[in-house]
Amino acid sequence: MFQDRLRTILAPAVQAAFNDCFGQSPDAGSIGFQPTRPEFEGDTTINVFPFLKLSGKGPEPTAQAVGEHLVKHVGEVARFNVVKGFLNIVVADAYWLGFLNEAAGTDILKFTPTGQKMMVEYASPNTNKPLHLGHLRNIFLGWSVGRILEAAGNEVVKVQVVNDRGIHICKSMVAWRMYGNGETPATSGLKGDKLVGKYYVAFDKAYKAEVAGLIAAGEPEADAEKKAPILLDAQDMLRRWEANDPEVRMLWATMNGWVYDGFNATYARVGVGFDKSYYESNTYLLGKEDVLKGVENGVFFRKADGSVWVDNTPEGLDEKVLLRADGTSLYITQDIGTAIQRFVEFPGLSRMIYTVGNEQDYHFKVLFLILKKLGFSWAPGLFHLSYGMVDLPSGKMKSREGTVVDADDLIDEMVAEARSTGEQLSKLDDLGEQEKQALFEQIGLAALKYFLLKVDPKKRMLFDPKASIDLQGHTGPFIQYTYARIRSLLGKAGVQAEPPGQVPSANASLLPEEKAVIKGLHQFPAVLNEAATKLDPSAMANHTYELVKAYNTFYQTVPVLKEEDASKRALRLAMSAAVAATTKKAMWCLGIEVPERM
RNA sequence: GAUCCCGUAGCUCAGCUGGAUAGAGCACCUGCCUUCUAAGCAGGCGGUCGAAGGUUCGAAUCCUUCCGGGAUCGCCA
Repeated sequence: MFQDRLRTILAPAVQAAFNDCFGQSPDAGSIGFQPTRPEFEGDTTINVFPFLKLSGKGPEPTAQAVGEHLVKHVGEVARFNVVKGFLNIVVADAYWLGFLNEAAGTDILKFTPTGQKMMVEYASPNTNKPLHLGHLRNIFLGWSVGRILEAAGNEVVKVQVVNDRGIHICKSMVAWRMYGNGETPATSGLKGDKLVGKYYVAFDKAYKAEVAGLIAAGEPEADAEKKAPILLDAQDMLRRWEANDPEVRMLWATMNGWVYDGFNATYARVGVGFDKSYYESNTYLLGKEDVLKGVENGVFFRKADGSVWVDNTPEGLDEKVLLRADGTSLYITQDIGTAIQRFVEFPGLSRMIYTVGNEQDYHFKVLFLILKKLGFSWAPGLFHLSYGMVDLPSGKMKSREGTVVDADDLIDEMVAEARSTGEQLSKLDDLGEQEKQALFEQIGLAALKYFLLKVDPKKRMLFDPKASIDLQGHTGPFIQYTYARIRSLLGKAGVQAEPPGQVPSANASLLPEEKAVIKGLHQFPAVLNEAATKLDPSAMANHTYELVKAYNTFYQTVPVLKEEDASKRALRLAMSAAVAATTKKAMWCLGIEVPERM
């Protein structure tokens, strides 16, 4: 709706200018508008260098001629100046005021429905260990992408896939039976996922001890690693699980139940949820039929031993096995089956987005290629939202080496940090403890989420636990603070409703600080559009920061409530309200809440 | 060995569909609370945009090579 509204006015006008002045015009799309650099006067700038062949003149006369034509024919263009090949255009204040008037009455980040339905898978935890910082990046990213797509007018189905079966959970089960003494979350006071994680670690410790013992007894290392009794127990447990052994299934269901309670507590705390959860125990046998069908159709081939393969060498990839010689399936087989199942279950999905770390780039390339070869019409709508690892100063997080940053602990620390800062400032002394705690949760989570979301998803990022996450500067709390300050201002002015109504337009003239804020608002729809197109919350995060920064400068230098001129006061209140509403929506898109005071 | 990602200020990151003198935050230094919330504002310090070539009127941005970091290439998940 508001996207590039200035462009839709100016681009044809520039074309007309070229036509009238030089007899030919550039393509509308080739005209680049860029923000005018602050050292020159202007709002938007056109570089005429690319069009000198059309004009047959030098850069300055070309820009001059176009500028004069624009001023004469386009009401929105107030004046211009030319510096080298750059045509700096000053847009009339009336245009900005007109935009503000429209924006004041609507949500500029609500797009018209596209009619498209999309699925975003944004969590895929294993049930043998608690969530850590890497999971948080994954979850926040995918959740935010879902929100952004919703804001952009799409229907979004949010799902997780739980890796609830396999050797990893059997390891925890074996260890719990050996060392657990019947311990439960209730008896131990431990969160369920933490409890099960504890026994996974216990398994690893016992396993290593047994291996060491075998090696000491003269066993070669490679054999020792395969023969350790506790590992054999786990493998036996897995076989019994597959054979539906009631006792094993019972233990498995119990321990997974503890883990889900733990996960759900964390999900609830960070404010995310799922429309549907898939469990690997229900889907791990899928895909086999589809692969066999592919063999019949000649998409796949069999080797002499009976195993089934796909040949991706023509596409620059490798051959990949899809079914073992004994007919059992592999991870990718299952992924083929679940993808197909999802499109059956949710007909009309135009896209399916997998939020998974970049270590699986190759896997998804292969998976998507296979589904394309199988001829599914929806295959082009598959997308791997790949993100970089979160590194510690010491390098990669490794669960076995105990260098993971636990999600719950980290959230606790952030909330404690927010509390410590908040209590020091003592602006909130009149709040009850419960209200305070809720507020510090909001702030701590905002700091954490913003920290993880402001970085380009595909880049690796560094987290230094010792340095902790800032609450000042380019942070979530900074944005929250700006919002709270505006809400307070509006409250004092008696403008509580979020659209404050009409702005006195027409002849008002804008201060630079006012115009900067309105321009920030003006470009926001394009920002959402960009974020939705690129599936990139960082674009949204960074522009929100730019907007509130511009607002803070305005706030600090221009009076609002103390302004005596009623129309100026109304204008500034309207601006403030629009910034608050847009900020709130933008933060919603990031999955971050915004407080009424702080 | 092959493929992919990344390299911008002391640190963490923007900018990358080619455009003017490369921007923020943190840290460090200076100012600003008897005026709408100082988790703020204004200013200072800080850069061979990994290196070298190339394309171009113009390159942090595109191409090539090299260096450095990471990931993947399993009848694991």
